[in-house]
Amino acid sequence: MLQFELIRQDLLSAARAGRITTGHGPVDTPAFMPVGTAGSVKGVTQEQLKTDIGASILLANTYHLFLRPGVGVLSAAGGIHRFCGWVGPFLTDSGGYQVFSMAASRKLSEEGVLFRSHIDGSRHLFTPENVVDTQRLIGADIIMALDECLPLPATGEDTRRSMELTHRWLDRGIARMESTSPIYGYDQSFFPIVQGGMDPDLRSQSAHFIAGKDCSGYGLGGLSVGEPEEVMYQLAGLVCGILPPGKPRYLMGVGMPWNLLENMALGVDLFDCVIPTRNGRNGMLFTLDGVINIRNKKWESCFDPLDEVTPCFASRNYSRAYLRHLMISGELLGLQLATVHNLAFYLDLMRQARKHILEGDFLSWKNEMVPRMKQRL
RNA sequence: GGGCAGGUUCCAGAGCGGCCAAAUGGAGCGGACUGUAAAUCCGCUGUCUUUCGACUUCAGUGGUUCGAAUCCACUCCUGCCCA
Repeated sequence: MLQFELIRQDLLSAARAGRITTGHGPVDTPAFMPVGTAGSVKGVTQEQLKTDIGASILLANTYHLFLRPGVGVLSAAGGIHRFCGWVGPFLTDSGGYQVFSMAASRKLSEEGVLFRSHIDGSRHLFTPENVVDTQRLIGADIIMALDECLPLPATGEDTRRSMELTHRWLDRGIARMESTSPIYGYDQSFFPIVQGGMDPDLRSQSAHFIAGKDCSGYGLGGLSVGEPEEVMYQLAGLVCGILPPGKPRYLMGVGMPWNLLENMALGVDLFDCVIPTRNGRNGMLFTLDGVINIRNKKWESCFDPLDEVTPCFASRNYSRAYLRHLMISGELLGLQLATVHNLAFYLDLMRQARKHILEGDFLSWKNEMVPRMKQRL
């Protein structure tokens, strides 16, 4: 079972510094997982992730890998790590997010989710059980439970129904985990997911239910789906107060750099998000002094580096004017540099946060950084 | 010198009597994006006005017509062909 060592609990906030130990190496927390949905973080190599960016763990997606290349290829390769050449750990999402994002082409039932493939239209049933099997075959170090990520305007009745379904699915997933074994010789751990929508009572109820399961870590799902930031913080804080302190908490799909710091202060240890990669490809760059839309005319003749403090070759050696030119010209290098820079910025922010937690001045640092990073440059 | 084809809003290019401030691309400018169906998507892009709307445009000038980017005449340009 995956180990979590709580190294330091901040005294002025709920922030923690810790270390997760996996079969593919350690993950110092707080940590951010770059999203490599189809076994690739778009635009960067595994070597860049390791060296320039400094990632320790990646996220991949069961739905996408199941469709392509399929578990046959993945198991023949000896698992996702050998297949793609990433030497660190992988967490795989179960497909629960696709329940949310592909609402038009999927059907929910007690049994599971019936998807229409976005690639060829073929039908596939995902169940709490076969999603565990698939993630085992993919070779994930951390397997996520199948859940229903509910879209936002939701009635209390729908939210309760959805939460209870997710809970029943969880018990089925845990049973499947217990009746199966790791496939490739290293440990595979299982994270359940707290749901409960935007209702504090249901959230609390779900958190208690999830906390009652003896798992090696816990996911917070169904947040950052369009609710105000304050609501997300309130619910994340509520849930972290209920989950056991000795296990890592993973806030799924979050978020902007300031979202990460605020949620860390509430006790979250693990994050993932497409923002640094997707938004980067679309021209949004992050710095400590605020957000840049690199396509804007104001950067046309700005020959300063993208960012002089992020410890990354892309950030320090390419100018804003050059990156703007690349992005506007549709050059592939622009997508790559934007991705490397943003991920390096995110990962460095995690290291800075950890350092401040260890040194005991996290809260004041966080309070200074949040408004600073939120500015629009 | 002769013949033919053309000159449309930043560019390319539709339009060929009223529904035209003028299709569609492109370029330009801005925005969105939170467990990736996303190197994607959405706006704006003649001037003035918050809106309604008003005004000035389709090489130039002069006509025909209730009405012209669209028809006629001439002029000026451009491309191709023949001398």
